[in-house]
Amino acid sequence: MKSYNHSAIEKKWKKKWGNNLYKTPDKKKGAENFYLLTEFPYPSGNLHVGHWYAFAVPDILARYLRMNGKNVLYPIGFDAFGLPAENAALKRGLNPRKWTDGNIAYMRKQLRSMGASFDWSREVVTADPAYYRWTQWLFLQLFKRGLMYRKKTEVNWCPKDKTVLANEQVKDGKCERCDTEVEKKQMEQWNIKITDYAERLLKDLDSVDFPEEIKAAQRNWIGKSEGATVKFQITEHKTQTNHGTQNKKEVEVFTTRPDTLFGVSFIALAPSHSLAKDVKNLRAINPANNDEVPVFVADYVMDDYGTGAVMGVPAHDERDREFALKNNIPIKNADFASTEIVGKFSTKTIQYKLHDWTVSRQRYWGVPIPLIKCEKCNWVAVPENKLPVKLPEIKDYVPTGDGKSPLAKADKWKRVKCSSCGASAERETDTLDTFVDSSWYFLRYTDPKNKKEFAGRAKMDAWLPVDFYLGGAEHTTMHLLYSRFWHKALFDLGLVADKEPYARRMNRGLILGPDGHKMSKSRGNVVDPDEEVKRLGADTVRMYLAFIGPYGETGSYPWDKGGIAGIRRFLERVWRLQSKLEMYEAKHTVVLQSVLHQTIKKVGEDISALKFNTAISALMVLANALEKETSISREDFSVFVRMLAPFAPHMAEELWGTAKCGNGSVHRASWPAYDAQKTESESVTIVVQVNGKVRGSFSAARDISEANAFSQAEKLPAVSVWLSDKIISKRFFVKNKLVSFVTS
RNA sequence: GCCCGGGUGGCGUAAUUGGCAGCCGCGCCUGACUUAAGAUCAGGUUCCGUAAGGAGUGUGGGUUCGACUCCCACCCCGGGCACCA
Repeated sequence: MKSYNHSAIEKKWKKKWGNNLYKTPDKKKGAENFYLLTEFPYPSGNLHVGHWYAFAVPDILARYLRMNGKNVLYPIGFDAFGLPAENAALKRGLNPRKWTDGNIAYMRKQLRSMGASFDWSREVVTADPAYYRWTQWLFLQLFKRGLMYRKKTEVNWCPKDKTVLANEQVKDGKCERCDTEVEKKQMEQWNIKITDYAERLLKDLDSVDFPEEIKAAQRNWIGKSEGATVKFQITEHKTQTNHGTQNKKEVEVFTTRPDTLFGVSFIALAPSHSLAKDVKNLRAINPANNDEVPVFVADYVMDDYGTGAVMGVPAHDERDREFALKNNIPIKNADFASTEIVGKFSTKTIQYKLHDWTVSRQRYWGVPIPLIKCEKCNWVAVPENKLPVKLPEIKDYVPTGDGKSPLAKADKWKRVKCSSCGASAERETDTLDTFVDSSWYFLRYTDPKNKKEFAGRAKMDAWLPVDFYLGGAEHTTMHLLYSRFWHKALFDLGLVADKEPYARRMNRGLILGPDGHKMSKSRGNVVDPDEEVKRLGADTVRMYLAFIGPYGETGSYPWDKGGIAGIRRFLERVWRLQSKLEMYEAKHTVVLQSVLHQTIKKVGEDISALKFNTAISALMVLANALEKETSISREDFSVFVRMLAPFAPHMAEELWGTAKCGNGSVHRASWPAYDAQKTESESVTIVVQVNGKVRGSFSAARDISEANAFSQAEKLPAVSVWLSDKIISKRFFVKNKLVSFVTS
């Protein structure tokens, strides 16, 4: 037996498998379709350990499901447009497309080294005109539906990236990409009416299988609150004269507690409220009791929530009280208003914290927005037969910071005839937020080559909704929310069959550097997966990452050099099991058979639940048991190799061949079945407790009777000591597990 | 402040969902092999104690024959949201 040579084995099988082993048909006779999706990577340059965690580990599930007769789609692509790639290209003085294409080519090669079962024939690249043609087409469907609007609003402006950002892309007042302090600016931008879908985005969370942390975060982000608006008439006092003009102005406030209306002692306006500049002279009249109260401008009132004005009830609201105390406003302790009064003076309403999605970006490297500005016709759509509006090659694509995309300087490209009246007009020169690109990529995977539609309906129906979606927790209120919205909009347009794109979702954890900190070049704690693959093999790297902790829990796991060495040792021990293979059918102890069947059961259940760590632990237990045998039957070995296959696909394939386990690839073999009876060993250990403390145990035949168990337990020396001179007042029996005595 | 997670050996973790806490792996200790080191193999490894025994799953209480698991109060860590009226 040769020693385990990972590089030779992995090279050999990669070559033999080629690109065809995982080509996924849309239909496979007798096999149910299963769509396993992981968020596609950004072509940043090269693969890091996080990519391995994201793609190589779920591949275990993909392979397991295939061995269980499922027709599994496990696609891959690149989210190729966007700021980081553009910034990196600028830094190097390269064209963003050249830079991105180069990265993609290199990352493809690296991704192949994982031995992941991607169907490469379905690869999707969002910066490819054949893809973004349909991003533009879908954008236009939403535009025509009235879901896009252009409006001058206060927007988040990143001065470093020189572009507008959506609310979701600002974290702690800083740009999510570059960590620069975000400024507020008044700018005219394209927005998508995601707020029209707030209620459905909220309600439909009940119909999907997402972990509570994701549902809670999305609910929180949408921020529904039920309340009422109340209108206060405004009187303006001209202080010099007595006969002040009474302007018919009013101010509307939003409150969740209209029943505290009698406690109102002031009105507070947001600084940008239209009446804010007149405040000095304003009084407001409480409609419920005609009380005249002062009007103030207060920082704590938000201009973009509710009506931008609140009724101050210092007796019931902490911030109102604080403000009242500071400004010497009286605190009214009034009775609560009756339902009748509340109904009479207020209007029920619902408010959301969710903002519309600003999608214009003043950057070059994105999908051109397919709209034309005509003096006469205003904004018109580029005709569908003129799509795609290709991103032109320009020399100077450095962001200008003047609120316009570098495309604004592409005069020739910009000038166009109005598609409605034929007059000279100009193209929109902003590009789309990349979250638009990624809002539908998983639809394209079902029909990536389609030239007539964004995806054929029959193909989408064959795969959607996505059965299982895995990704990073950072996308909970970004991509995951956007794409749920986008899908609902497409559903309303009759373009897709489901209201929700993803049936089940889990967020994975984070791999940290060996020092327990996030990997970063400046800390010098970056683990290069390429080096680890070279040193220990892709099978070891995959399996180590699967073993590091429970997948699908958002914990963070430090990379451990000793830990990965342990997995390598395990694979070497597995390799050596070959030497125990018997040419004839070996005899097996009953114990080994029960361990074998228990393992089949446990590994299958654990993989389904994404508990790869405990599945591997079970495989190790079985390997330890097999090592103790003097010989291993071909049949048992074949069971082991098949269970190893999803985790260590190269080694399993090699062993499958050398041990002549079966014909063809182990990855086309079926998952071993277990015998439920054999998972139960014939003898059990019965634990004996006296007054709640464990005092002994004995081995007994499975299903020992209650009476037998009691009498055997009492006879145990270690137990009888504790029972002597005592009267047993109670006794408990748990079948095959335990006997418990209570003495009085 | 609000909303989610989570707190178990030196470390990553596990526990059939109320029934022997610590599976598996790392690390460490002892032994075998070796001139030696490494690799490999065998055994050990929660803490205190020579032992018998005792203590032990963030803290304090409770329910129970029995609690990592259920209930109440609190502390700490991670994440999300945040003058949201």
